Amino acid sequence: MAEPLLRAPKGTRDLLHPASARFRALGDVFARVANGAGYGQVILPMFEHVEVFHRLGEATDVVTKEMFEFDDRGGRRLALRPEQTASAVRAFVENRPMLPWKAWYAGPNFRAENVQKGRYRQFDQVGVEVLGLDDALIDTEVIALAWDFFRTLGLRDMTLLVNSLGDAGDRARYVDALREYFNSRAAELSEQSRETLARNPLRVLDSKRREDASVVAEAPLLADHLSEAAAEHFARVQDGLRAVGVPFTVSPRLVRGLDYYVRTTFEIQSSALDAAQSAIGGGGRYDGLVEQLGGDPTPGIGFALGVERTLLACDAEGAFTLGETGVDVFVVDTTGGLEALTLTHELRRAGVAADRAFENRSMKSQMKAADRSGARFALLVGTDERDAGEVTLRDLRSDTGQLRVARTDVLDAVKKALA
RNA sequence: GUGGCCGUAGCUCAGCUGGCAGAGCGCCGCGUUGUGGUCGCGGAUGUCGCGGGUUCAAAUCCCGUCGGUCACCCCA
Repeated sequence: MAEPLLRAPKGTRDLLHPASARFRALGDVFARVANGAGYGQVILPMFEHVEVFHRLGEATDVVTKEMFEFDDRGGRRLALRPEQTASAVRAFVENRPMLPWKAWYAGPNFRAENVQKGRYRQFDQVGVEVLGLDDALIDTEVIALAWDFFRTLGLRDMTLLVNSLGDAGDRARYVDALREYFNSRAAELSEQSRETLARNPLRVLDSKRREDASVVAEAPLLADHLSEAAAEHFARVQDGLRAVGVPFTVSPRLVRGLDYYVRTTFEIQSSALDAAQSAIGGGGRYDGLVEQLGGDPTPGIGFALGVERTLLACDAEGAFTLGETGVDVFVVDTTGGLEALTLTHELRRAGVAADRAFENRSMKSQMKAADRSGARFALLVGTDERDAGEVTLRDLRSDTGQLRVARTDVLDAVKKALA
Protein backbone atom coordinates (compact mmCIF):
# COMPACT_ATOMS: atom_id res chain seq x y z
CA MET A 1 0.00 0.00 0.00
CA ALA A 2 1.19 3.47 -0.78
CA GLU A 3 1.74 4.91 2.67
CA PRO A 4 -0.03 8.20 3.09
CA LEU A 5 2.46 11.02 3.41
CA LEU A 6 0.43 12.59 6.15
CA ARG A 7 -1.75 10.91 8.67
CA ALA A 8 -3.87 12.01 11.59
CA PRO A 9 -1.70 12.58 14.68
CA LYS A 10 -1.46 9.81 17.24
CA GLY A 11 -4.58 9.60 19.32
CA THR A 12 -6.76 11.44 16.82
CA ARG A 13 -8.95 10.01 14.12
CA ASP A 14 -11.22 10.94 11.27
CA LEU A 15 -14.88 10.11 11.46
CA LEU A 16 -16.40 9.60 8.04
CA HIS A 17 -20.02 8.99 7.26
CA PRO A 18 -21.83 7.01 8.58
CA ALA A 19 -19.70 6.94 11.77
CA SER A 20 -19.89 10.72 11.89
CA ALA A 21 -23.68 10.62 11.66
CA ARG A 22 -23.84 8.28 14.63
CA PHE A 23 -21.50 10.50 16.59
CA ARG A 24 -23.66 13.52 15.87
CA ALA A 25 -26.82 11.60 16.68
CA LEU A 26 -25.43 10.73 20.10
CA GLY A 27 -24.82 14.42 20.74
CA ASP A 28 -28.35 15.19 19.63
CA VAL A 29 -29.79 12.65 22.06
CA PHE A 30 -27.76 14.11 24.90
CA ALA A 31 -28.88 17.64 24.04
CA ARG A 32 -32.48 16.50 24.08
CA VAL A 33 -32.12 14.71 27.43
CA ALA A 34 -30.28 17.63 29.08
CA ASN A 35 -32.52 20.35 27.67
CA GLY A 36 -35.48 18.29 28.77
CA ALA A 37 -34.18 18.36 32.35
CA GLY A 38 -33.80 22.11 32.48
CA TYR A 39 -30.14 22.38 31.59
CA GLY A 40 -28.91 25.01 29.15
CA GLN A 41 -25.94 24.53 26.89
CA VAL A 42 -22.67 26.28 27.63
CA ILE A 43 -20.11 26.47 24.84
CA LEU A 44 -16.61 26.83 26.24
CA PRO A 45 -13.24 27.65 24.72
CA MET A 46 -11.08 24.71 23.76
CA PHE A 47 -8.06 26.32 25.40
CA GLU A 48 -7.60 28.29 28.58
CA HIS A 49 -4.87 29.89 30.64
CA VAL A 50 -3.02 26.99 32.25
CA GLU A 51 -3.85 28.30 35.70
CA VAL A 52 -7.47 27.28 35.16
CA PHE A 53 -6.45 23.65 34.99
CA HIS A 54 -3.88 23.77 37.74
CA ARG A 55 -6.83 24.00 40.09
CA LEU A 56 -7.61 20.39 39.19
CA GLY A 57 -4.76 19.47 41.47
CA GLU A 58 -1.05 19.95 41.02
CA ALA A 59 -0.48 16.27 41.72
CA THR A 60 -2.89 14.84 39.19
CA ASP A 61 -1.57 13.14 36.09
CA VAL A 62 -3.95 15.16 33.98
CA VAL A 63 -2.15 18.34 34.99
CA THR A 64 1.42 17.19 35.46
CA LYS A 65 1.95 15.16 32.32
CA GLU A 66 -1.07 15.07 30.10
CA MET A 67 -1.69 18.67 29.06
CA PHE A 68 -0.95 20.10 25.66
CA GLU A 69 0.56 23.48 26.54
CA PHE A 70 1.76 26.32 24.37
CA ASP A 71 2.51 30.03 24.44
CA ASP A 72 0.63 32.56 22.40
CA ARG A 73 2.46 35.45 20.74
CA GLY A 74 1.92 37.61 23.77
CA GLY A 75 3.78 35.14 25.93
CA ARG A 76 0.67 33.87 27.69
CA ARG A 77 0.80 30.26 28.80
CA LEU A 78 -2.18 28.36 27.42
CA ALA A 79 -3.35 24.76 27.44
CA LEU A 80 -5.82 22.75 25.41
CA ARG A 81 -8.54 21.76 27.83
CA PRO A 82 -8.08 18.26 29.29
CA GLU A 83 -11.67 18.36 30.59
CA GLN A 84 -14.44 20.93 30.80
CA THR A 85 -15.41 21.19 34.44
CA ALA A 86 -12.64 23.69 35.21
CA SER A 87 -13.61 25.78 32.19
CA ALA A 88 -17.27 25.67 33.16
CA VAL A 89 -16.48 26.84 36.67
CA ARG A 90 -14.24 29.59 35.32
CA ALA A 91 -17.09 30.67 33.04
CA PHE A 92 -19.47 30.58 35.99
CA VAL A 93 -17.23 32.86 38.04
CA GLU A 94 -16.71 35.18 35.09
CA ASN A 95 -20.33 35.46 33.94
CA ARG A 96 -22.19 35.23 37.25
CA PRO A 97 -25.32 33.45 35.98
CA MET A 98 -28.37 33.09 38.22
CA LEU A 99 -28.32 30.30 40.77
CA PRO A 100 -28.75 27.48 40.48
CA TRP A 101 -26.84 27.26 37.24
CA LYS A 102 -27.63 24.06 35.37
CA ALA A 103 -25.47 23.75 32.27
CA TRP A 104 -24.62 21.04 29.79
CA TYR A 105 -21.76 20.86 27.36
CA ALA A 106 -20.37 18.72 24.59
CA GLY A 107 -17.10 18.79 22.75
CA PRO A 108 -13.52 17.61 22.44
CA ASN A 109 -10.89 17.50 25.16
CA PHE A 110 -7.17 16.87 24.79
CA ARG A 111 -4.74 14.83 26.82
CA ALA A 112 -1.17 14.06 25.77
CA GLU A 113 -1.09 10.47 26.92
CA ASN A 114 -0.43 7.17 25.25
CA VAL A 115 -3.35 5.73 23.38
CA GLN A 116 -5.09 2.44 23.83
CA LYS A 117 -8.57 1.10 23.32
CA GLY A 118 -11.08 3.66 24.54
CA ARG A 119 -8.41 6.27 25.19
CA TYR A 120 -7.51 8.95 22.71
CA ARG A 121 -5.56 12.20 22.76
CA GLN A 122 -8.54 14.05 21.40
CA PHE A 123 -11.71 12.65 22.88
CA ASP A 124 -15.22 13.97 23.19
CA GLN A 125 -17.24 14.32 26.32
CA VAL A 126 -20.78 15.32 27.02
CA GLY A 127 -21.57 16.44 30.52
CA VAL A 128 -23.49 18.63 32.92
CA GLU A 129 -22.55 20.94 35.77
CA VAL A 130 -24.81 22.27 38.50
CA LEU A 131 -23.52 25.21 40.53
CA GLY A 132 -25.16 26.57 43.62
CA LEU A 133 -27.06 23.60 45.02
CA ASP A 134 -26.12 21.68 48.13
CA ASP A 135 -29.23 19.47 48.15
CA ALA A 136 -28.38 15.78 48.06
CA LEU A 137 -31.26 15.25 45.66
CA ILE A 138 -29.48 17.25 42.96
CA ASP A 139 -26.71 14.67 43.29
CA THR A 140 -29.34 12.05 42.62
CA GLU A 141 -30.72 14.00 39.67
CA VAL A 142 -27.31 14.35 38.06
CA ILE A 143 -26.47 10.68 38.50
CA ALA A 144 -29.89 9.59 37.24
CA LEU A 145 -29.54 11.88 34.23
CA ALA A 146 -26.35 10.14 33.17
CA TRP A 147 -27.92 6.75 33.79
CA ASP A 148 -31.07 7.54 31.86
CA PHE A 149 -29.09 8.96 28.97
CA PHE A 150 -27.20 5.70 28.61
CA ARG A 151 -30.47 3.79 28.86
CA THR A 152 -31.97 5.96 26.15
CA LEU A 153 -29.10 4.99 23.87
CA GLY A 154 -30.01 1.38 24.50
CA LEU A 155 -27.20 0.41 26.88
CA ARG A 156 -28.18 -2.26 29.39
CA ASP A 157 -24.95 -3.84 30.56
CA MET A 158 -23.93 -1.14 33.01
CA THR A 159 -22.87 -0.82 36.61
CA LEU A 160 -23.22 2.36 38.63
CA LEU A 161 -20.69 2.75 41.42
CA VAL A 162 -21.18 5.46 44.04
CA ASN A 163 -19.12 6.57 46.97
CA SER A 164 -18.63 9.51 49.29
CA LEU A 165 -15.23 11.05 49.89
CA GLY A 166 -16.65 13.04 52.81
CA ASP A 167 -16.37 16.77 53.12
CA ALA A 168 -13.01 18.52 52.87
CA GLY A 169 -12.15 17.83 56.52
CA ASP A 170 -13.16 14.16 56.36
CA ARG A 171 -11.19 13.76 53.24
CA ALA A 172 -8.05 15.23 54.79
CA ARG A 173 -8.36 13.02 57.86
CA TYR A 174 -8.90 9.96 55.71
CA VAL A 175 -5.90 10.74 53.53
CA ASP A 176 -3.79 10.98 56.69
CA ALA A 177 -5.10 7.65 57.92
CA LEU A 178 -4.44 6.08 54.53
CA ARG A 179 -0.93 7.46 54.35
CA GLU A 180 -0.14 6.06 57.76
CA TYR A 181 -1.58 2.68 56.86
CA PHE A 182 0.16 2.37 53.49
CA ASN A 183 3.45 3.56 54.93
CA SER A 184 3.24 0.85 57.54
CA ARG A 185 2.94 -1.73 54.79
CA ALA A 186 5.00 0.00 52.13
CA ALA A 187 7.31 -2.97 51.80
CA GLU A 188 4.43 -5.05 50.44
CA LEU A 189 3.44 -2.48 47.82
CA SER A 190 4.60 -2.35 44.25
CA GLU A 191 7.28 0.18 43.39
CA GLN A 192 4.80 2.23 41.39
CA SER A 193 2.35 2.33 44.23
CA ARG A 194 5.07 3.52 46.61
CA GLU A 195 5.66 6.42 44.24
CA THR A 196 1.95 7.14 44.06
CA LEU A 197 1.79 6.99 47.83
CA ALA A 198 4.24 9.87 48.12
CA ARG A 199 2.10 12.05 45.86
CA ASN A 200 -1.44 11.03 46.72
CA PRO A 201 -2.30 8.14 49.04
CA LEU A 202 -5.89 8.13 47.82
CA ARG A 203 -4.93 6.94 44.42
CA VAL A 204 -3.10 3.90 45.70
CA LEU A 205 -6.60 2.55 46.23
CA ASP A 206 -6.98 2.64 42.46
CA SER A 207 -4.11 0.27 41.82
CA LYS A 208 -5.01 -2.73 39.72
CA ARG A 209 -1.66 -4.41 40.22
CA ARG A 210 -2.02 -7.84 41.69
CA GLU A 211 0.76 -7.47 44.27
CA ASP A 212 -1.10 -4.51 45.81
CA ALA A 213 -4.43 -6.26 46.05
CA SER A 214 -4.24 -7.58 49.60
CA VAL A 215 -2.80 -4.37 51.04
CA VAL A 216 -5.49 -2.33 49.31
CA ALA A 217 -8.22 -4.71 50.41
CA GLU A 218 -7.33 -4.24 54.06
CA ALA A 219 -6.96 -0.47 53.86
CA PRO A 220 -9.09 1.66 56.17
CA LEU A 221 -12.45 2.57 54.73
CA LEU A 222 -13.61 6.03 53.89
CA ALA A 223 -17.00 5.24 55.32
CA ASP A 224 -15.48 5.09 58.80
CA HIS A 225 -14.15 8.63 58.48
CA LEU A 226 -17.29 10.39 57.29
CA SER A 227 -18.64 13.24 59.36
CA GLU A 228 -22.25 12.95 60.41
CA ALA A 229 -23.30 15.56 57.88
CA ALA A 230 -21.47 13.90 55.01
CA ALA A 231 -22.85 10.49 55.94
CA GLU A 232 -26.36 11.90 56.03
CA HIS A 233 -25.90 13.58 52.65
CA PHE A 234 -24.68 10.33 51.14
CA ALA A 235 -27.57 8.35 52.62
CA ARG A 236 -30.01 10.83 51.09
CA VAL A 237 -28.38 10.48 47.68
CA GLN A 238 -28.86 6.73 47.90
CA ASP A 239 -32.47 7.08 49.02
CA GLY A 240 -33.04 9.27 45.98
CA LEU A 241 -31.50 6.74 43.64
CA ARG A 242 -33.73 4.02 45.02
CA ALA A 243 -36.74 6.29 44.65
CA VAL A 244 -36.11 6.84 40.93
CA GLY A 245 -35.19 3.23 40.34
CA VAL A 246 -31.53 3.60 39.42
CA PRO A 247 -29.61 0.52 40.58
CA PHE A 248 -26.24 1.19 42.19
CA THR A 249 -23.42 -0.34 44.17
CA VAL A 250 -21.62 1.50 46.95
CA SER A 251 -17.93 1.20 46.21
CA PRO A 252 -15.85 2.35 49.19
CA ARG A 253 -12.67 2.44 47.13
CA LEU A 254 -13.96 4.54 44.28
CA VAL A 255 -11.74 7.62 44.48
CA ARG A 256 -11.35 8.99 40.96
CA GLY A 257 -8.44 10.97 39.68
CA LEU A 258 -9.31 14.61 39.95
CA ASP A 259 -8.35 16.21 43.25
CA TYR A 260 -11.36 18.50 43.44
CA TYR A 261 -13.90 15.81 44.24
CA VAL A 262 -15.52 15.83 47.68
CA ARG A 263 -18.55 14.01 49.06
CA THR A 264 -20.49 12.25 46.31
CA THR A 265 -18.49 10.57 43.55
CA PHE A 266 -19.76 8.09 41.01
CA GLU A 267 -18.75 6.16 37.96
CA ILE A 268 -20.66 4.21 35.37
CA GLN A 269 -18.93 1.21 33.89
CA SER A 270 -19.87 -0.86 30.91
CA SER A 271 -19.45 -4.57 31.45
CA ALA A 272 -19.91 -5.12 27.73
CA LEU A 273 -16.57 -3.48 27.01
CA ASP A 274 -13.64 -5.86 26.65
CA ALA A 275 -11.16 -3.04 27.13
CA ALA A 276 -9.17 -2.01 30.16
CA GLN A 277 -11.02 1.30 30.08
CA SER A 278 -14.50 0.30 31.12
CA ALA A 279 -15.61 3.58 32.71
CA ILE A 280 -17.92 5.27 30.24
CA GLY A 281 -18.74 8.15 32.58
CA GLY A 282 -18.05 9.59 35.96
CA GLY A 283 -18.48 12.61 38.13
CA GLY A 284 -19.05 13.96 41.56
CA ARG A 285 -19.17 16.97 43.84
CA TYR A 286 -16.54 19.70 43.75
CA ASP A 287 -17.73 22.10 46.41
CA GLY A 288 -14.43 23.95 46.81
CA LEU A 289 -13.63 24.50 43.16
CA VAL A 290 -15.53 27.73 42.56
CA GLU A 291 -13.68 29.34 45.44
CA GLN A 292 -10.34 28.10 44.16
CA LEU A 293 -11.07 29.77 40.84
CA GLY A 294 -11.82 33.06 42.54
CA GLY A 295 -15.57 32.91 43.06
CA ASP A 296 -17.69 33.00 46.18
CA PRO A 297 -18.01 29.65 47.93
CA THR A 298 -20.51 27.74 45.82
CA PRO A 299 -21.26 24.03 45.84
CA GLY A 300 -21.03 22.18 42.55
CA ILE A 301 -21.63 18.78 41.04
CA GLY A 302 -21.42 17.34 37.57
CA PHE A 303 -20.46 14.47 35.35
CA ALA A 304 -18.61 13.84 32.13
CA LEU A 305 -19.37 10.96 29.79
CA GLY A 306 -16.86 9.69 27.25
CA VAL A 307 -18.44 9.72 23.82
CA GLU A 308 -15.95 7.34 22.17
CA ARG A 309 -16.21 4.84 25.01
CA THR A 310 -19.96 5.11 25.03
CA LEU A 311 -20.06 4.34 21.33
CA LEU A 312 -17.70 1.42 21.91
CA ALA A 313 -20.09 0.11 24.56
CA CYS A 314 -23.00 0.57 22.15
CA ASP A 315 -21.09 -1.45 19.54
CA ALA A 316 -20.51 -4.21 22.08
CA GLU A 317 -24.20 -4.32 22.93
CA GLY A 318 -25.45 -3.81 19.39
CA ALA A 319 -27.18 -0.68 20.63
CA PHE A 320 -27.75 2.73 19.08
CA THR A 321 -27.56 1.66 15.46
CA LEU A 322 -28.59 4.14 12.84
CA GLY A 323 -31.09 3.42 10.12
CA GLU A 324 -30.83 4.49 6.52
CA THR A 325 -29.60 8.01 6.11
CA GLY A 326 -30.12 8.45 2.40
CA VAL A 327 -31.76 11.18 0.39
CA ASP A 328 -35.42 11.04 -0.56
CA VAL A 329 -35.04 11.09 -4.30
CA PHE A 330 -32.26 10.21 -6.72
CA VAL A 331 -32.53 11.66 -10.19
CA VAL A 332 -31.41 9.54 -13.14
CA ASP A 333 -30.92 11.35 -16.42
CA THR A 334 -29.62 9.79 -19.63
CA THR A 335 -30.20 12.83 -21.78
CA GLY A 336 -27.03 14.63 -20.81
CA GLY A 337 -27.46 15.86 -17.26
CA LEU A 338 -29.28 19.16 -17.60
CA GLU A 339 -32.61 17.60 -16.64
CA ALA A 340 -31.06 16.02 -13.55
CA LEU A 341 -29.50 19.33 -12.65
CA THR A 342 -32.75 21.27 -12.80
CA LEU A 343 -34.85 18.55 -11.22
CA THR A 344 -32.56 18.07 -8.20
CA HIS A 345 -32.44 21.79 -7.59
CA GLU A 346 -36.20 22.15 -7.84
CA LEU A 347 -36.59 19.32 -5.37
CA ARG A 348 -34.01 20.71 -2.97
CA ARG A 349 -35.57 24.16 -3.03
CA ALA A 350 -38.87 22.51 -2.15
CA GLY A 351 -37.24 20.80 0.84
CA VAL A 352 -36.90 17.35 -0.68
CA ALA A 353 -33.49 15.74 -0.15
CA ALA A 354 -32.24 14.90 -3.62
CA ASP A 355 -29.07 13.75 -5.31
CA ARG A 356 -28.03 12.63 -8.77
CA ALA A 357 -25.21 11.06 -10.76
CA PHE A 358 -22.71 12.88 -12.91
CA GLU A 359 -20.68 12.26 -16.04
CA ASN A 360 -23.62 11.02 -18.10
CA ARG A 361 -23.19 7.37 -17.24
CA SER A 362 -25.38 4.56 -18.48
CA MET A 363 -28.85 4.16 -17.01
CA LYS A 364 -27.78 0.91 -15.37
CA SER A 365 -24.87 2.64 -13.73
CA GLN A 366 -27.02 5.54 -12.57
CA MET A 367 -29.64 3.17 -11.19
CA LYS A 368 -26.95 1.42 -9.15
CA ALA A 369 -25.91 4.78 -7.79
CA ALA A 370 -29.55 5.51 -6.99
CA ASP A 371 -29.82 2.26 -5.07
CA ARG A 372 -26.62 2.89 -3.13
CA SER A 373 -27.72 6.39 -2.25
CA GLY A 374 -30.43 4.94 -0.06
CA ALA A 375 -33.07 7.02 -1.83
CA ARG A 376 -36.66 5.88 -1.59
CA PHE A 377 -37.49 6.99 -5.10
CA ALA A 378 -35.73 7.35 -8.39
CA LEU A 379 -36.78 9.99 -10.87
CA LEU A 380 -35.92 8.88 -14.38
CA VAL A 381 -35.50 11.09 -17.40
CA GLY A 382 -34.63 9.43 -20.70
CA THR A 383 -35.26 10.64 -24.20
CA ASP A 384 -38.84 9.30 -24.09
CA GLU A 385 -39.69 11.32 -21.01
CA ARG A 386 -37.94 14.41 -22.28
CA ASP A 387 -39.76 14.31 -25.60
CA ALA A 388 -43.08 13.72 -23.86
CA GLY A 389 -42.49 16.39 -21.25
CA GLU A 390 -42.69 13.81 -18.49
CA VAL A 391 -40.59 12.00 -15.89
CA THR A 392 -40.79 8.48 -14.49
CA LEU A 393 -41.14 8.10 -10.74
CA ARG A 394 -39.93 4.72 -9.54
CA ASP A 395 -40.22 3.28 -6.04
CA LEU A 396 -36.89 1.70 -5.09
CA ARG A 397 -37.97 0.26 -1.77
CA SER A 398 -40.96 -1.78 -2.81
CA ASP A 399 -42.13 -3.52 -5.95
CA THR A 400 -45.00 -1.20 -6.62
CA GLY A 401 -43.55 -0.31 -9.97
CA GLN A 402 -43.28 3.11 -11.53
CA LEU A 403 -45.45 5.77 -13.05
CA ARG A 404 -45.10 8.57 -15.53
CA VAL A 405 -45.99 12.07 -14.45
CA ALA A 406 -45.98 15.35 -16.29
CA ARG A 407 -42.78 17.35 -15.85
CA THR A 408 -44.82 20.20 -14.41
CA ASP A 409 -46.37 17.93 -11.76
CA VAL A 410 -43.12 16.44 -10.48
CA LEU A 411 -43.04 18.25 -7.15
CA ASP A 412 -46.60 17.32 -6.27
CA ALA A 413 -46.10 13.72 -7.29
CA VAL A 414 -42.88 13.38 -5.29
CA LYS A 415 -44.35 14.98 -2.18
CA LYS A 416 -47.41 12.77 -2.42
CA ALA A 417 -45.24 9.68 -2.82
CA LEU A 418 -43.09 10.61 0.18
CA ALA A 419 -46.03 11.42 2.42
C1' G B 1 8.00 6.61 29.20
C1' U B 2 8.00 0.86 29.20
C1' G B 3 6.43 -3.97 27.21
C1' G B 4 3.54 -7.67 23.88
C1' C B 5 1.43 -8.21 19.03
C1' C B 6 0.75 -6.46 13.98
C1' G B 7 2.09 -3.59 9.00
C1' U B 8 0.44 -7.66 1.91
C1' A B 9 -5.35 -4.56 -3.19
C1' G B 10 -10.17 0.62 -1.23
C1' C B 11 -11.68 -2.91 3.30
C1' U B 12 -10.97 -7.74 6.10
C1' C B 13 -7.14 -10.96 5.70
C1' A B 14 -4.40 -15.67 3.62
C1' G B 15 0.47 -16.56 1.80
C1' C B 16 5.78 -16.57 6.06
C1' U B 17 9.69 -24.61 6.53
C1' G B 18 12.84 -18.65 0.83
C1' G B 19 11.06 -20.14 -5.80
C1' C B 20 5.67 -16.26 -11.00
C1' A B 21 1.71 -11.67 -5.18
C1' G B 22 -3.65 -14.29 -3.73
C1' A B 23 -9.01 -14.79 -1.66
C1' G B 24 -13.58 -12.68 0.03
C1' C B 25 -16.09 -8.14 0.10
C1' G B 26 -16.20 -3.55 -2.47
C1' C B 27 -15.44 -1.02 -7.29
C1' C B 28 -15.98 -0.88 -12.95
C1' G B 29 -18.11 -3.27 -17.31
C1' C B 30 -21.20 -6.95 -19.79
C1' G B 31 -25.45 -10.40 -19.81
C1' U B 32 -30.52 -6.59 -20.34
C1' U B 33 -28.85 -1.22 -27.43
C1' G B 34 -34.11 2.49 -21.05
C1' U B 35 -34.22 0.18 -15.10
C1' G B 36 -31.12 -0.69 -9.23
C1' G B 37 -31.43 -4.27 -5.37
C1' U B 38 -30.69 -11.27 -6.67
C1' C B 39 -27.75 -14.18 -10.12
C1' G B 40 -23.92 -15.29 -13.94
C1' C B 41 -19.49 -13.78 -16.74
C1' G B 42 -15.39 -10.57 -17.31
C1' G B 43 -12.02 -6.56 -15.65
C1' A B 44 -8.97 -2.86 -13.00
C1' U B 45 -6.19 -1.88 -8.54
C1' G B 46 -0.01 -3.56 -5.02
C1' U B 47 6.95 0.56 -3.50
C1' C B 48 4.17 -6.83 0.31
C1' G B 49 5.32 0.21 5.72
C1' C B 50 10.52 2.11 4.89
C1' G B 51 16.05 1.33 4.85
C1' G B 52 19.94 -2.02 4.97
C1' G B 53 21.90 -7.17 5.21
C1' U B 54 22.11 -12.71 3.97
C1' U B 55 21.07 -15.46 -0.72
C1' C B 56 21.35 -17.60 -7.46
C1' A B 57 16.55 -15.91 -5.55
C1' A B 58 13.30 -12.32 0.07
C1' A B 59 6.33 -10.59 1.20
C1' U B 60 8.88 -14.88 3.68
C1' C B 61 15.25 -15.09 7.17
C1' C B 62 18.45 -11.16 10.07
C1' C B 63 19.30 -5.93 11.79
C1' G B 64 17.46 -1.12 12.11
C1' U B 65 13.59 2.35 11.62
C1' C B 66 8.68 4.37 11.18
C1' G B 67 3.60 3.52 11.93
C1' G B 68 -0.60 0.99 14.06
C1' U B 69 -2.69 -1.70 18.05
C1' C B 70 -3.23 -3.69 22.98
C1' A B 71 -1.49 -3.30 27.97
C1' C B 72 0.97 -0.87 32.47
C1' C B 73 0.28 4.31 35.00
C1' C B 74 -4.03 7.29 34.86
C1' C B 75 -8.45 8.63 33.10
C1' A B 76 -13.93 9.57 29.70
